[in-house]
Amino acid sequence: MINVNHEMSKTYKPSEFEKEIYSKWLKEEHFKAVVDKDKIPFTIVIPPPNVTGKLHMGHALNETIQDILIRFKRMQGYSTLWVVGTDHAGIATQIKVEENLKKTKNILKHDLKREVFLNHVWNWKERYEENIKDQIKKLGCSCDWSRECFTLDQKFSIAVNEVFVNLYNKDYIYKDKKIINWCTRCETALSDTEVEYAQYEGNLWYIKYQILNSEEFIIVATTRPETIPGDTAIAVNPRDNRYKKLIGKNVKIPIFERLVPIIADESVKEDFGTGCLKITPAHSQIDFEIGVRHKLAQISVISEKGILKNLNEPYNGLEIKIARKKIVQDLQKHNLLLKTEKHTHNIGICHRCGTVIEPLLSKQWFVSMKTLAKNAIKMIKNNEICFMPKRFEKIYFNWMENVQDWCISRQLWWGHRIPAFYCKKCNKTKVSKDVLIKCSECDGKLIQENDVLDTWFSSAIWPFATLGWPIETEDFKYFYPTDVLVTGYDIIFFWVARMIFSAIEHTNSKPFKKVFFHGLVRDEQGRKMSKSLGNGIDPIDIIEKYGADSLRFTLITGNSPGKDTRFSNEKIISSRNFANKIWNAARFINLNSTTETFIFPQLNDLQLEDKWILHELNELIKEVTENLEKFEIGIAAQKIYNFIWDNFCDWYIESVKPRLFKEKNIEKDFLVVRNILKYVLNVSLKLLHPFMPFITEKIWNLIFPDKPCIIISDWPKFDKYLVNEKSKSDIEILIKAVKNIRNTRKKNNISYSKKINIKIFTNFSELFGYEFFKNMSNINEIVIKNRNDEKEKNCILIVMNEAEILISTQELINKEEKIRNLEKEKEKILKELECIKSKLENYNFINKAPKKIIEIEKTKEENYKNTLNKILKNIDKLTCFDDTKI
RNA sequence: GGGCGCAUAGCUCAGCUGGGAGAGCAUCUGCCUUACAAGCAGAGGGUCACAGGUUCGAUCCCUGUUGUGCCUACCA
Repeated sequence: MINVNHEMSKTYKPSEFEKEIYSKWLKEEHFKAVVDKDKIPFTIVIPPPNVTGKLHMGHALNETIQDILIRFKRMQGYSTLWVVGTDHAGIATQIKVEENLKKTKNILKHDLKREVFLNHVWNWKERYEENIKDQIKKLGCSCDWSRECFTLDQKFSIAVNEVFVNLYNKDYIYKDKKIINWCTRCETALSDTEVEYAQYEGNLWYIKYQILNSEEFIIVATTRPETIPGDTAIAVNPRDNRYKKLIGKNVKIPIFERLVPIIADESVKEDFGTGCLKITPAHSQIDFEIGVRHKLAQISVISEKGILKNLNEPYNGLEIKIARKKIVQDLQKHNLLLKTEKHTHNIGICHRCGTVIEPLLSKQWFVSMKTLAKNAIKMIKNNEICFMPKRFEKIYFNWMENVQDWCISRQLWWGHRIPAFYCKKCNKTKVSKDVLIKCSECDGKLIQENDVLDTWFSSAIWPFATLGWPIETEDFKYFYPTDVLVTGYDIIFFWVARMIFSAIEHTNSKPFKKVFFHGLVRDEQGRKMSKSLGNGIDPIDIIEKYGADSLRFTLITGNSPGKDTRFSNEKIISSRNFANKIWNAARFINLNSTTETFIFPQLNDLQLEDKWILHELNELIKEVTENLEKFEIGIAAQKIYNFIWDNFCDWYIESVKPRLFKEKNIEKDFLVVRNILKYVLNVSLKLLHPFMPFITEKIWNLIFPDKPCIIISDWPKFDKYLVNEKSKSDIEILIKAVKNIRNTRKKNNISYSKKINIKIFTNFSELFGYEFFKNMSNINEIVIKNRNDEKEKNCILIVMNEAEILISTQELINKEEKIRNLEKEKEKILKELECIKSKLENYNFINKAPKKIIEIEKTKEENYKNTLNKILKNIDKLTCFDDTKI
């Protein structure tokens, strides 16, 4: 006899075992990668989370996908390495610490020495890094903690310096005074990718510039009157007939009265504003370029703190917005403002703090991008790296083809200090991996550059620096290039693109073979989860309430590559219910109470349903493996879900119950069922393990207390001897019949628990003799007759292709109801028949469609016709039949 | 301005080389039936946005339209 396992709680309680399971894995070192020449390596590097705070749902999705792939490959026998670590996240972290110091201790960064402030940041880092690691563990990630990295580690810094010096020596890195994006709040330069754009409702001011020695004015439209003191020219289009005659003349800058020339430049648009552009080379990218072409002076009038400088009273020292107001007022006063128009345009803002970006003239370090980009484009064009989904390649090309030089210096303290040294004496610059103290040329004292590198400069070398590069370590030789990068599409430019050209340049190889882009996790209403909206959901809260497995399953089901997904309460409950279903299936199979050894049953001993479930499971193995190989994670999960819930629990287990509970138990058959139940459960657990690692491991440990963990078990393999298409089609007929009977019971109000007697008129007498059918329909007695035998009247009749089922019952059934049901059925079939007929009568279809398809259609027609005939006959009988005579 | 997506059941979405429209949730109807009420059984519900085209055949491929979302550049 079988007994429920009473040691397992009735409901699934993940909080009771998840932690313990993770500790077990750690203790047994299953995550630790081994350089094993007999195995194929499989490597993933985690996109390192920022040490700014805690992980959000996006991280949970990202890490779940990676863990699924790693666990799958580990079970397949690869030597897997998942590198884990965190990113120092320059600006982001520095801002956080600054804010925190101000809030908690009322200390300003300005008042601190560099070393003291950095101490505070390191403390912060230690605290939050620990927090992040804990979150990753709670999610169940099987990453190799022994190889953990941080982008500011000593080892990592060596790699960063190596890269910088490499690029400098190859003339890719240079220092130059150019227009850069400046954040007046963070007081640092930013790269183009770090600037976001926001719509701004401002004004367009039409300002009069008087032409020298004339009473005439030239009208210039501008959104930034506060930059007037920095003007060094007025530009018009050389083809613009309105202004042709003025080219070469001088104008007086309003208020400030300095003289500047009117110049001609192709880039000026005739149809915007007045067609006259004021040129401020020190505060606009385009003006700068025009200025270079025309050798104009560059006058800086806005400081790095966002206030006007190099001016006389009353303008000097005014904040930009106030200066703008003041200058507009003064223009009005002098009658130099013609008109003001409302004008909506985009302005750049700092993507970390939201402050308006000032284009400033500044001396910064740059990476020359042209050649690097060319090589990076070539690598994707040659399909050496494969993007999934492929469409992201276009976005990548578009960016790479138009990329500007990369500004890499930041006026921050938290980051890799640029390894450049300036000689106080001879003013020369030395770049070196090692710290230099004395100038090699003049013996003068060298001082290191104060600026640090863009945080993405170090992230760009993550895939190889984490493996030990520039040293040719065993890890680097074995695990590099990595296999797949899993990341959100939002950092394709920040990170993915930069890793690709960095890897080509420094390792002469690709950083990864594939890139899997996933989408964003949004809230229930499809909004981005954000702090300001307060709609963020903490993954840890979900894990504590529903378990990590439920969270993981929720995140990946119904999720396809590159697409955003919504997180909802309803989904998480659905996943939790699934976990509970498996838990209870395992509890029913009563795993730990038996000492019997597992023996795969002889084929001869198997019942139809046994053959069927083994066939279906076998197919599942094949499909899930294929899906996972193709990174179709969501589809794979859905298939496992359907198999376990529908095929295994609802049909197989239910059908097999009488065989387990039989009074006079046939010992052999009992064992067959037990073993099949156990086998199917075990394989299902293995297939599910990458998705729901904790519950599968827990149940596995209960089944095989002495066996090694499921995490290192072998991935199931397709077995051609278990293929049994016949059992599949047979069971499908029986399922159809069972459903028909249940449906009929329902319609006629015959309780499911009531055992009924039926007669079946069929040519498949053997099929309907299977216990499976009887068990699932709750039938007392079946009489099987020939299809054409005479049928009693006043019975409920179910008509199928393969059989007519007659339910003899005392329950009354309304004759009209019966006829109505049959008529309904008839309509359905007629519709189908019409559809098939039009196909089969189509000359082109018969001639051009594959034979197989035609055959299918023909059989279908045949079947429908048969069924239709039976239905018609029965309707006939019913209409003639007069039940008052009974 | 340029580019990339999306439009399938009431809701959220799957549907991977073109050949019988699917899931979860919600709704309605029965059930505490010897794992699971976090459950079981049954039912209803869709012109696959619209218009063309290719094809014997289109939710799927092509063109256009409409709606919608995102990325990117930026006009002073």
